[in-house]
Amino acid sequence: MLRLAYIIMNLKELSKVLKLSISTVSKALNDSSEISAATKKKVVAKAKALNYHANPFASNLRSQKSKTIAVIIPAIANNFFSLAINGAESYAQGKDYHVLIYQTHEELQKEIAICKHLYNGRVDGIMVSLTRQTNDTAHFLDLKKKGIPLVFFDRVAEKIDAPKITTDDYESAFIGMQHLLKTGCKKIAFLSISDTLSISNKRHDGFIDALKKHKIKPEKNLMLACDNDENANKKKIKKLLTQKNKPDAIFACVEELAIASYEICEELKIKIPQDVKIISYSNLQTASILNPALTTITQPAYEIGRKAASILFRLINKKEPNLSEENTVLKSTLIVRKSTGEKK
Amino acid sequence: MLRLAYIIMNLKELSKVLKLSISTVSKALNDSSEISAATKKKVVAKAKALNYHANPFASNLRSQKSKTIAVIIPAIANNFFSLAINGAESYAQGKDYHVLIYQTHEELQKEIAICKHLYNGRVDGIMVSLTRQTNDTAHFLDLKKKGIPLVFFDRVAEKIDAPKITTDDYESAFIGMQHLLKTGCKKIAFLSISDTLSISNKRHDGFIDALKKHKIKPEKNLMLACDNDENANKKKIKKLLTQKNKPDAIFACVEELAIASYEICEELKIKIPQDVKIISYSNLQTASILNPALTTITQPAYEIGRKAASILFRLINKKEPNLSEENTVLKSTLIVRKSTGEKK
DNA sequence: TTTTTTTATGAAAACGTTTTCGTAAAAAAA
DNA sequence: TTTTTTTACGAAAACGTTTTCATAAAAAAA
Repeated sequence: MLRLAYIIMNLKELSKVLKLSISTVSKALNDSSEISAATKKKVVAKAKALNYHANPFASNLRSQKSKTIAVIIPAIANNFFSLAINGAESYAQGKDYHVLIYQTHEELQKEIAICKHLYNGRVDGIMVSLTRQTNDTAHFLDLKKKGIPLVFFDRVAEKIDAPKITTDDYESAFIGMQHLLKTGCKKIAFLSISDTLSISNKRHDGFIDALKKHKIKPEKNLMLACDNDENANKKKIKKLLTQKNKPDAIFACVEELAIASYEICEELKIKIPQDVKIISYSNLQTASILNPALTTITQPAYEIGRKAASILFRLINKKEPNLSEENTVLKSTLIVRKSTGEKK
Repeated sequence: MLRLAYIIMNLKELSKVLKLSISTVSKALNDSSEISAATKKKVVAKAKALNYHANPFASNLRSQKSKTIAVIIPAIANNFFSLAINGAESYAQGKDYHVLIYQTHEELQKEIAICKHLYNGRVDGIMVSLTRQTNDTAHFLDLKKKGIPLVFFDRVAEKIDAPKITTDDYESAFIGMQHLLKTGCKKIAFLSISDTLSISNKRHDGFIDALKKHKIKPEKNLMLACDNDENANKKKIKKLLTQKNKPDAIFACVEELAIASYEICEELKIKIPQDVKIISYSNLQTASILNPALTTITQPAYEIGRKAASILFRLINKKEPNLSEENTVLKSTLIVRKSTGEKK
């Protein structure tokens, strides 16, 4: 084995320099009450001077904790999720914890692989937002059995007994629809991300119930189930906008589908909002400067992340078993912009 | 200490069940040539059946490697960086490595803290893109001294002897400027992110040289140094657009400043491109559907991330010391859209 | 004063792996 | 046949911490 040239610095070396035992030095660095103030001061100073940093694997192994939580999300290139991460991070930092980010890229298989990777104590707790493909959640049950604290946010696994942080999907969809219906829309298309996710279903229910309230019958060929294939989605939207039974408005479950719709409208020279109005769930930073500005239902992403982290920490520290039923529902807000403006 | 109810499963238990020694089981699971094919098969099957997963801390501690790389970036809520991460991830996955994402939020202090956190072997290598505040890079020298492979991308530390992956900042800025100048702009404002980062300086040089080529003198009150305070930046832009010496075009070093400019123009009823043209470095997904569509200089973000990872792995595996001089420069592309359209 | 308690330290075990080294048994070479 | 090599496994050390436990010295109580 190659012995490297740079100076190795560990507890053993440090204690040698300090002429103290390893255990004393360790305790001093961990601010144990067993150690005198004078010794602590001396040890901490020397550790800093010699640039000592504890080996995380050794200490995690011995102490059986990692001071780390994982956040599993579909993608970071999405304002909702990156804001949620920032919320979680802000909370975790206060607890002196680190956050590991895992992307599933909306693939169930990746989600399963990540769960396996986290199976053996790599993190002290996990926050999850499901893949749009996730129809089976057995892989999370394994983690639960193992005793790893688990919290779901936004895209939650309804069958798993764990705290869930969501937004008022049904109500916000209903409110968004009422806004559209008030401006006179009769043929509203629904672009969904998944047919298994609860958020998709709840938004769908809000959509349907708003239609019913206005005595409008939902039409099958205005309902679009989208998936991971961006090009296929665009083709579907194109077909939707060119079919006989054209919609006069689009209700998009996620901003990705609103963006695709904008692009198709541009291509087909369909005018928003004159020809078709668009509303979308979205945390897009550029919503207000789009052509035209996009009417959004915006979720409190940062707060969701922060809240999820705070509940996760209660699980980690207290092992409150009955916390499982703790379901938090935060409110989304409708921001009306030009994409649903008056028909002229 | 609380002994938990769920079944503990480690090498010891597994070897007991298999009636083999711990070392044999370990070797079998690691596909060692010392173990017979029959035994390997038996061991692997049992491990799967009993849901055994090696404790990562124990194995990292013993083997002195983590099979993990870190990516330090200013923010994930930025298409350039999230694409770069995806590029790095795609390469790392092929090598059976994991990627840890660390955000500095553009704060030097956070960058320093993250370096300390990574100081003791937590990862096998690090990819970095600097904070806009980073004017001193001593914290990276510590990591280098420690022997941890280091690669910079996009926002590089020029003083540190390590591989750097960048884009043709000078040339692309020059080309972008030529485009603006060709459309007749005379008073072009430069919105910079930092006065220390090399990318900012190079883009600035390209900007200046293009002006000079067209015999235009750079004007001080058209140069805007922006920082982390979004509101302050907006105020500066507002002032710029209302001062006597108004610009007829804006050259933004990062998309965040282009977005701010759009918002201010909207507020002040300044028309793009009629009153002021805008061009920006950007990987914005919505660039083409903005009002008006934004002319961008777009960097090959995914490729940058992938390339950086590939060079990092060469450092990790081969310990090629002379790789330090390896500087890769990829090309950005100018995408002309309406925000720099003809003056009417 | 003596006894008890407290304080501050060190020795050694433990965390769960990987890896080195030793060694029977089997196979190959002599 | 005997000797050498190879194969397949096990015992034990090692990775760098934290934590338990034992124990001298100091302080407090008797």
